[in-house]
Amino acid sequence: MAKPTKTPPSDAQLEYWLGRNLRRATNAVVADFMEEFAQFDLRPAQFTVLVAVENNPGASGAELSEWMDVPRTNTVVVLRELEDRGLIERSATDQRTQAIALTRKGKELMPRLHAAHARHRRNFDAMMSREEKELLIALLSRIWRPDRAARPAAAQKAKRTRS
Amino acid sequence: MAKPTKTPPSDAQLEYWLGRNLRRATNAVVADFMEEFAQFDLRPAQFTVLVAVENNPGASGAELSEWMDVPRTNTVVVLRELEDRGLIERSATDQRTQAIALTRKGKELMPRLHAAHARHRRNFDAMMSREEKELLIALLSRIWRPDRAARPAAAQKAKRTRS
DNA sequence: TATTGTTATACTCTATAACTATA
DNA sequence: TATAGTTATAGAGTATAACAATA
Repeated sequence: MAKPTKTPPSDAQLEYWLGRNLRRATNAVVADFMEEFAQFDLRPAQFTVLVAVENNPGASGAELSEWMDVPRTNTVVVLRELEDRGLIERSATDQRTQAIALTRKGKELMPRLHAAHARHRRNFDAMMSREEKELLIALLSRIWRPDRAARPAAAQKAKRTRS
Repeated sequence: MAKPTKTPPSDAQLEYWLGRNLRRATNAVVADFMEEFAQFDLRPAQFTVLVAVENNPGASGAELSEWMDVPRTNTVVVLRELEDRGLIERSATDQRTQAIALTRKGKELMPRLHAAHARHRRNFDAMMSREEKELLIALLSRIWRPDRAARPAAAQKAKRTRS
């Protein structure tokens, strides 16, 4: 059983820590997003909500939250920000539920946002092939959504319920 | 040039957003770390500093920060936390530089921490093969350290200087 | 002049408890 | 009773400016 000669990664080699690489890659992607969206002064979370509203016009805040798979409580803040900026509007469905939709201003802005998002994506296309990027996302999915794991994941604990 | 029939991912499909997958995978890994290290009441950043001190006994705060590739200012806080808990100690090199080392208590704790870290790592071994994990980390490296990109990265902007 | 250590501040996202009002 | 919306708070890391003291 001749082991490969290269030494296995040890705890002393931070460059092989999964969490560290994930954190830094996340920050790099967020930073790039910020650059591309600087002219619009939009954070990733805000853009996500705009896309959710665009794809679910008339939906309630709770429905949007479910669509994004995000706690309601965090959606509230972003919705108010976007409403204050005149990008979305809420109309009463009944006395407690709101129907949320893009305003005219919001609708007019979306194409430019999608273009910025496309640029943002392209900035990472140069770093890896399309196949590599697909595999990357598939592997990331396995991590945070263990149902996606290829093998039976022993690590699947009782934390699958998010609602 | 017959294109593949599957439709390309659109902005409306959040599950293909790189940043979103990165963020969620990061949080999943951090959550798992927290579980394994709950008995020690240690955050990832604290464990990282302990490993840095273990591998650079007598180093200064600035040297540790450079070794970890982290701003000095964030190291300060963690160092004080670890010192308050009696895991590290500082002795004066000169009137402004400190020599940092593990205390006896810290040294005795490290094996248990490495064991917890090993368990933490193993929790993700079940989700992907060793080769897949190596590729994952390689791809993540390309993202946050564009020097690592396989192709000439047009996205390499002037943000490589961290110090 | 440059470096060490420090404080304070601000920023990203995520998550939970607790509350009001309404279906 | 369950749901919609809300507020407040806490937590993970990252990053910058500004300052005092010292090499």
